[in-house]
Amino acid sequence: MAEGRSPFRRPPTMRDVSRLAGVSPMTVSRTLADPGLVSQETRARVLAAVAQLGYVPDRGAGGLSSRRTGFVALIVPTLTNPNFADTAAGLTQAMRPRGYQPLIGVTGYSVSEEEVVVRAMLSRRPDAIVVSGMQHSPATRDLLARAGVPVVEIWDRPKAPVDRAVGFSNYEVGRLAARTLIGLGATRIAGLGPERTGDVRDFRGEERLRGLRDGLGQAGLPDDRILHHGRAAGAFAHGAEAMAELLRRGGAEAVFLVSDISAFGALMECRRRGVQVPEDVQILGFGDIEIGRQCVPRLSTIAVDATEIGHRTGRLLLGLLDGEADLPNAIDLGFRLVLRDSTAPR
Amino acid sequence: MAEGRSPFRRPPTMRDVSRLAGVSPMTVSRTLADPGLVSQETRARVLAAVAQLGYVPDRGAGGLSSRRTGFVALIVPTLTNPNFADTAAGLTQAMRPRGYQPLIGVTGYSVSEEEVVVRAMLSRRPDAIVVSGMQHSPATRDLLARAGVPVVEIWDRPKAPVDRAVGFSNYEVGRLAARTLIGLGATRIAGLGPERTGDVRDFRGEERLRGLRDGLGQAGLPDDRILHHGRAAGAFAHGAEAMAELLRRGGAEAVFLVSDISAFGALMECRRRGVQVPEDVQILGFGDIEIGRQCVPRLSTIAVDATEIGHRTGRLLLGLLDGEADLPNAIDLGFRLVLRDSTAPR
DNA sequence: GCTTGCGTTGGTATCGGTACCATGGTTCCC
DNA sequence: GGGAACCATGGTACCGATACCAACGCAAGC
Repeated sequence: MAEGRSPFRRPPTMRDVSRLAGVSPMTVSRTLADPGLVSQETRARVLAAVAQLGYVPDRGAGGLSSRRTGFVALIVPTLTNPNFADTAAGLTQAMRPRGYQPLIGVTGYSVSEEEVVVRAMLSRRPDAIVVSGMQHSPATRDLLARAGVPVVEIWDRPKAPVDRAVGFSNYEVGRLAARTLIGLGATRIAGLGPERTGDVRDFRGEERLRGLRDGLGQAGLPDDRILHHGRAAGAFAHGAEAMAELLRRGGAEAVFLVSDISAFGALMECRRRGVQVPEDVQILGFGDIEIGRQCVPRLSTIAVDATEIGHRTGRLLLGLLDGEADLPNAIDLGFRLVLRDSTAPR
Repeated sequence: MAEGRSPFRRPPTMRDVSRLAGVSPMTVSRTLADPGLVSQETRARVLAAVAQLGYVPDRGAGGLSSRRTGFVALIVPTLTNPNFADTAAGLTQAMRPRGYQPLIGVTGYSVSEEEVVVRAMLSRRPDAIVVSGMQHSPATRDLLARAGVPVVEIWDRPKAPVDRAVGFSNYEVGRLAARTLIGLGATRIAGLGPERTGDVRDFRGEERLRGLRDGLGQAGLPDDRILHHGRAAGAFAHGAEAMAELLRRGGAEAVFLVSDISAFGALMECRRRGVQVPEDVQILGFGDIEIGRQCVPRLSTIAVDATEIGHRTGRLLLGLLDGEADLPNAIDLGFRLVLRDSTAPR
């Protein structure tokens, strides 16, 4: 009764700890931040008081004072795509041991939503910002540039980065796809990506298809089978729908899909219709997600190491935040062709 | 030059806005928090100043003062499993429009890591905590109970919840799996889950297998084909490895796997070995992830609505945070059997 | 005309930490 | 033996917002 609304007592503060340990709050702060600064004996007393009270420091208050929040904003189109989930995991793995907490924002591939999310992130004063892609609204670009903290654009290779970049060229991925499928003997080559519905666009996927188109053009092949069809990227159903549409239009000897997720959907659609892969149609995906390695036939793909993008971004940021000099402005992690069972020379 | 380390100027504060608009900081605060409290004319001037300066409020400072941070901690085993990614999306969708920011922590199915993550979350003073499962270390349970904010345990149905719960009974999922496979005419029934390596355990998966075992026992069937084999849950390879092991041991007529991810891996392993599904072996999964709907044959599964778990949790929390009374302590969302093509009566 | 009350605005204290500077006590060394 | 150098600790002023209360002007009410 006396305690009132029972579970809602307030957590102990540093002041409480300091009183119990018989020292000043500053000494508690030092004990926790840099134990080497206090004497062995004092440290023991403080830590005992911390344990007894179950004290957990308030990093919000600490951040206000020190101007370092320990947040790293990570803005991705979706977490449902394992590529981005892996990048998030890689970044977390690299930065959490050093006390940084990722703050994840999801845009759903929408440019306007990205702006909203960036604003929400900025209100938390992150120590660094990681954002997918290089295509932003002017307002978003401005927000990022003025944020006053390191900004890393990932999963792309911007010509004019806001600040830093870690990724690869999506356009060159598309060109490699063209060369690869041509090299495998195909001449009727298709490219499948999602529809653009207003503000919702997969810019990087479009860039890969642009590379494919140019690659085909340079080889003197027609690019009339490049389709933007079906719902937004990141859903298996997209690939199935797009492949169905392609077959309706006469099919192709080889198909490049903007993501392995779609490629898997396409593969299954072929199976449902009795279209043999790779005999009747070859399928090449992008991203190298685990499903592609497990499914039958295994998916040929242009692989990027999503986890490594997270790692490298994390290490770059740690260097930047430690004030190291001579850190690269852009890291190109490249990509590599992995031919498995959904393609075969003919 | 004069500007110094150029991009690192400090963002404008409410004080800057107030000076530009010719009002007090309090009026700026009110304009942003509850515009109805200021006159039309003042509001216009303040908003103009906000826009001109590109002011973004510091919610860390605001939280310190108001004791409401706007954070909701969400602690999950992994984001790579689409089930949890969907729950995260559902929770975000429900709470972000009201200004709450999810703070995602990933435990990797480790009990000790969960404690570390909970502590990290608590240091951000979230307004609410959402945590997967009901099995925690005593220290974690204590931290949660003393946090002084609403706690929701999800994806389970705890007998003694820390506070609230939104989920379903994993044990009953297992029993339904047993009844289902028996009803389809199988007598040699297997259950496959991951190994427990020390501190890393999938408690909910184990619970589903326990339900299966009891279900088999009650029907007088042997439970000697319940295997814990292969790497941790959440990887497709797990299902493939476990299925390979099962086949090595003589196989089964029907198999229940603790997750659709594993079930898909198992399905592909069968394909590689020329084992026909469902003719030679029936496969039943759990979770109803999209791959299972797209693959061939389509996966039979016991479905739960992961997104809805996030939604309902979000709505419950909004009610709790608004101080509504008469909110349920536990919400059981249940599950349902979805028979597709990987099972068939024999 | 003076009180009452509302709508609008401002002042001050405070949230829980950390930066920065000051202090007292030792040790070291020429 | 006296001062520099250092170690361990404390005091004070913030960080950037909001809660709370006071005060102002003006209209309504008696």
